[in-house]
Amino acid sequence: MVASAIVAIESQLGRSGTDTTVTRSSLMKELEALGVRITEQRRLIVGIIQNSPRHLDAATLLEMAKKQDSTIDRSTVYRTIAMLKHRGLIDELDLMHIEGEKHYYEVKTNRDHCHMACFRCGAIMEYTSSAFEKLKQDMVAQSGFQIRVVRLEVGGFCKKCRKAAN
Amino acid sequence: MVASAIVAIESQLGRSGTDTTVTRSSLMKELEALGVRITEQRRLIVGIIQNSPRHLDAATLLEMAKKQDSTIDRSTVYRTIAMLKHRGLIDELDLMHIEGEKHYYEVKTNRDHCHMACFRCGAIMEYTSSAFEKLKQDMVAQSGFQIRVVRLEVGGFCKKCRKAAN
DNA sequence: TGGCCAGTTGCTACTGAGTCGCAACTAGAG
DNA sequence: CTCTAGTTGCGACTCAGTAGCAACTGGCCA
Repeated sequence: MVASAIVAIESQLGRSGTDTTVTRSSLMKELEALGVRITEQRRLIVGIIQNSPRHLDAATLLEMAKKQDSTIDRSTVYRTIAMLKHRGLIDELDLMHIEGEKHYYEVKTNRDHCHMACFRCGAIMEYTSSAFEKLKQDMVAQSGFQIRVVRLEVGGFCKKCRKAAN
Repeated sequence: MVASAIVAIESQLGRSGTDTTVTRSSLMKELEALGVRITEQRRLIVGIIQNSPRHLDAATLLEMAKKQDSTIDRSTVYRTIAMLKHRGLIDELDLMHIEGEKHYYEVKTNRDHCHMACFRCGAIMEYTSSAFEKLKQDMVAQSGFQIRVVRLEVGGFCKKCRKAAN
């Protein structure tokens, strides 16, 4: 469907004068602080997620983990993902189902941000802005809804592909 | 997981003075206009989607269709959904995976809107505001990305459940 | 009005993501 | 060092969605 592998492109596209720097926490430290049992498998899986330059899906994560420990099981990977998600340490993304029905994961950041997925080249770009914060504030103020998780995903064509397609 | 069935609650929670009315197009008319072949099965499936007061997933849609025509097949439902999605007549939602990994569908509206899913009671609320439009404009202006589809989903607790849980 | 055929359907078999129950194993508290 | 609650690997399972193919049909054209 998408020619090349999904590429993560980090970007800080905030309005000037506003701090829109995205930072990610250390999963291992958070787990220790939460008193979660640290097993060899968890250390391995968490390390892969933390150090990956791009968004990983469960199957890819399993594959990478197996390269370092061939005995690690699919269930363990799924259970670890579920645990991290449940504790609010990682976010789950669909990336507009750009490559099938997979789910992708990323370490929770200090700021909510949007993922833009290019249908042509498969690039995933991240975007933060104060307008997003404003929108969330409005939502809470007007509806009384208490926000736990936010997911903003956009599908379309990136600058390059837009030009390439005339 | 969620006690009651998912309930759709329509809401117009815009900033005062701004038109945030959400309207949905007529799928059958759009299909005719596009020159798509109108089969009995498509008429049935499209009718169900159009008239449903809540967001349907593929399995529920199939079940409802089978009540009116027991010979209709799963593949036909999936193929019709794919066709409508591809033509941009319906939007696909995940609703924060509030009830498993299903996908839900809704008729494309004139305005992009947000879905708020309550983790406790399963209610799905819709939200539109000019701040959302502003955010999209900013994204396009700052990144050069050409937006085709937008999905903004929020998980958390609705006003009632927030109170009930103290 | 009837015939034709590209597009659509139903069927069956399949894939791939994710889950479940259980016996064996182990992190880390005491 | 010991003990046990929490975790792992395993195998069998569920469930959403897809693919190939022969039979059927909507709607265009004579």
